[in-house]
Amino acid sequence: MTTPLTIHPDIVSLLEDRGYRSTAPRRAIIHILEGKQEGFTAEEISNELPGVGRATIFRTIKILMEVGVICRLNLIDGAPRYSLSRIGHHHHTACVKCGNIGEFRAATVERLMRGLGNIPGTIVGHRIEVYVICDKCVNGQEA
Amino acid sequence: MTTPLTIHPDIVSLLEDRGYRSTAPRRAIIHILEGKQEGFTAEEISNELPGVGRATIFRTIKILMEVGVICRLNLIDGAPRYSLSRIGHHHHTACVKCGNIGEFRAATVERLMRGLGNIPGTIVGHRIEVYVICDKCVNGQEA
DNA sequence: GGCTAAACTGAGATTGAGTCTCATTGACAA
DNA sequence: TTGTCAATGAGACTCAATCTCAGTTTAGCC
Repeated sequence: MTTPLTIHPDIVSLLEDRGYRSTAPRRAIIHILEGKQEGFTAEEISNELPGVGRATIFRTIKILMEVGVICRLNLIDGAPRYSLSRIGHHHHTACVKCGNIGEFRAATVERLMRGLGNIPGTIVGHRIEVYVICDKCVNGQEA
Repeated sequence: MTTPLTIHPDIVSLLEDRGYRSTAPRRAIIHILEGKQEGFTAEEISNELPGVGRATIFRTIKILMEVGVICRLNLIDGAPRYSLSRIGHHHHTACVKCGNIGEFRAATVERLMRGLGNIPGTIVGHRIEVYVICDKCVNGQEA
């Protein structure tokens, strides 16, 4: 009765460290997420796991966001998507053509944030989304 | 039958330039928006204009976004808000305590964006949201 | 001022993301 | 093995936003 899924043990132990149980639906969701190279919606996960309830999908996504495994972002049109955080604190690029999500990390961004003197109040966080036309779309278009 | 509203004629003529008509509901919405110092929700506008249908509010907001008069942003919890763009291209601060929205413009941000070399594809836009605890909340808390 | 086409409107149904409730299930420590 | 309680699934619900459509209003023309 061992799980047949090849999930990253780190994520599961991350959950267990926080007191969350390792359950079959959660392992299934994590397994799906790990196969995603780009951003995904809760609906997509739900379609790929018809045996798992929608509430469970949203609950698990919420927990994974809390733990820092995934993060939520909004495309330029406001459509909500999620993406795996592979590299710690980072920011996102979103292709305005195909919706493909990328991530990048730039030390200069963090320096900049600390140096923004004309902001009233105490900075507690920031979010940067860069809208791009990804290489794939540029090439497809130019061809 | 002239409008009793003290709306900024620029916004109306901006709409007319794009081929949109100047109608009473639109003028009423613009009038309300002009009185808003901070971010607002579509619901708020709807409450202040009970005679105007929700669909009209959303349609007008959409048009005003298209024209560049207002812009949409998301708080840290994903709650959608809108704010008047008074200063052309700019970015937003959002107080995580009271939800108050501010705007700022930083030339360094634009320079930074152009200099982000590690982003694959062609950059077509960006959005920066800075989460703060605003002066009012800092003071209220410390008191 | 009257006419007309086209844009615009309000009401309400619909959609889509996300939450809540509650009876049932299942993980895990003892 | 058992008891406890977190987690689950189903489905109702909420909330922001969109869509539809018949009726209204606007602006341009005469």
